[in-house]
Amino acid sequence: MTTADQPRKTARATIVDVAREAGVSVATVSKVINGRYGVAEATSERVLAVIDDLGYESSLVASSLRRKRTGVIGVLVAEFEPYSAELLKGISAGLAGTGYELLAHAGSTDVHSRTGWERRSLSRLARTLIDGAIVVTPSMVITDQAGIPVVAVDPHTGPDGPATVDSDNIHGARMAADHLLALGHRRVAFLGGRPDLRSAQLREEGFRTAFFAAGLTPDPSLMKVGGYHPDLADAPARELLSLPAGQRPTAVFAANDLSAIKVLQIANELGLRVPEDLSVIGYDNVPDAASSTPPLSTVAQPLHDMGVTALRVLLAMLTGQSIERHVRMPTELIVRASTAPPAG
Amino acid sequence: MTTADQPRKTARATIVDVAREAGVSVATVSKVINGRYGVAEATSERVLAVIDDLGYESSLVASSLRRKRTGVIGVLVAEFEPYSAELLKGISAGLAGTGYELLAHAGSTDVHSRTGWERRSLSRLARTLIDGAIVVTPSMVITDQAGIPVVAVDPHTGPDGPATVDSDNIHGARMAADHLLALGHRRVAFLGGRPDLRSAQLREEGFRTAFFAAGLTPDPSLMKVGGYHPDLADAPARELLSLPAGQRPTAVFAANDLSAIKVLQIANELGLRVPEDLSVIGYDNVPDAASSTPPLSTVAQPLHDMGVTALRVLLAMLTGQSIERHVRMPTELIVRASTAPPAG
DNA sequence: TTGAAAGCGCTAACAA
DNA sequence: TTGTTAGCGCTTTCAA
Repeated sequence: MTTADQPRKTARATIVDVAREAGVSVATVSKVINGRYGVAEATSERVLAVIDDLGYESSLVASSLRRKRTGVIGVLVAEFEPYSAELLKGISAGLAGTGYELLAHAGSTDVHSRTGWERRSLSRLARTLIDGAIVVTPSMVITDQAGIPVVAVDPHTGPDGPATVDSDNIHGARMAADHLLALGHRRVAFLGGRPDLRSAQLREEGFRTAFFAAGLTPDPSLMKVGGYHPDLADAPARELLSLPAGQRPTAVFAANDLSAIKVLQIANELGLRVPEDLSVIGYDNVPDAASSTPPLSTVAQPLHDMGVTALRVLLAMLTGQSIERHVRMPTELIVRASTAPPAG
Repeated sequence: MTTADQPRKTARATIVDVAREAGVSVATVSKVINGRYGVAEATSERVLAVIDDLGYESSLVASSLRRKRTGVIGVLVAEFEPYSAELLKGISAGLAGTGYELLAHAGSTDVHSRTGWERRSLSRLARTLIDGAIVVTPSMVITDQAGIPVVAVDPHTGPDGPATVDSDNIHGARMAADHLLALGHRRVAFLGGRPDLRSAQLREEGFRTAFFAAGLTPDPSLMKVGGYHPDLADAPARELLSLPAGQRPTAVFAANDLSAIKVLQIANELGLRVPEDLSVIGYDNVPDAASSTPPLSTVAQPLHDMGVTALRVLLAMLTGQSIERHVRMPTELIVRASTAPPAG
């Protein structure tokens, strides 16, 4: 119990430690680790014993830096919210048995400067840490500059640029709006997403299309920007719901579930009953949508499958197989308890 | 449109490219990037211009390898399933504004060899890529060998070893069992978790305690291992529900929501109605629990808060502040539609 | 069968 | 103010 021992707590063993302990060169240790031929049985066993003894594992960073191939797939997200978490589950599931490891990177910690994070993340990780990347909801056009295969999910770009996986935003939004219209709503508010994202633009377009098709025109004063984020949606939602009874919308279509749930909260605060006084419909069908009060009607994107698909496309690119580079997945209207015909 | 251009697509710019282009040394570029003093204004501007022009970003790997500090927090999980995804959201939320980046690593892609992945991940990432780690549901005792601060969530260890964040498993399980008992169930099955995990052991203990407190003894033939995983829970659940009517349990307590949801599916397959013919209660309260059919009664762990807390503890360790190293969070019984009094 | 040496992209003394 | 040099932990020729 003396304190004279080496303070070895800081000492993560390196390949040098193993080499010294086994009485061989680091090159030999490296060969043993990577199963290269040309190492004597006896030497190999001795090295392996030392490795086991020291609990040595090679540094992912050091070997990735040296090798061309790293064996890891990167998933780049701005932050981990329900949407990206669902995708991640799909990607993770699809990765089983491929031999690749998964590293998910949250780039933008600031709520602002939510733009350009993907280019930065990509540059910082590409080649030296990841062999390929799935970028979730990029906020700008991704160019191929990183030099690794990239699949963008719900991308900003059109059919050019990187490989993409998305869902049919226009049709999905149209279904949501049609649902509200069919229930008899006419004073319908639209709480939009991030104007810089393609998906947000398309959802707004789908919303408008539904109105035009019904011979109606959306009320411009009821079109707000919610930025896909609860914090950003708070003010515009509050504004909308605080309108005097005759002007207040009878229904709100929020461009994603997170802001729809925020609308639910604010309605509750203001004493508005959902769906009696106000119908609310969201978009995405993240798990949280089912557990809100009341359960949220929404448009489902097959998030899990989109993750699986994105991975499949990426792996194909990595192995040089040809594959459809742009996959569009279907959306589905999910009617739960937050939508009903308007009162009166 | 000639193909004679440089095939520069593979060419992620490095610091050498920047240096060459700007006509300075690599060291100078490094100084500019890191805002070190001792660079002439004019030089700095020129370098910055080149950096901008080339779209250069320093490699996280290379700089991490060289520096002692990496500026990234690692979250180590076996795979991304709902449980770890929820924690991740909390951690991600807590990270905002701290200046740290987040890298989540999925270590074990195999369904088997689910043990020891955390030691491996930790060794491979510690020091060279991450400054500190949050390990989710480690399957073995974590030692400090990695040389970086570690917080374990739902750990295998007791109060010794690394810092920990967990919830009150015994009490939570007891609440679930008491709920079933109070409804009048007597033939109650327990679909356990992974026997090697502490949380699974404690939940079983809580289950037994509830029975003993009621003067009852759980039927040993109704105690099965579900491994916390849908795939592993399938067979034992099927076995349980296929018992002849008089022996079949009237209620199942599954040690986590994922296996409880599997029970729901199998009950449905076998034509058993929930909750009329069979009550089912889970554990965790992952978002999926609310959207199952029927919505699942369960025991809630404050997953999001546990993530926030784990991060808070880790950050305190990183900055050398003293802090409670073992945080136990409360659990809560959530009664939804999957539990009811037994028929007859 | 083994090891010396170079180098992946970067940072940090230290010199010039 | 700038550049030279060493080296982080590892892999990979290439000689011995």
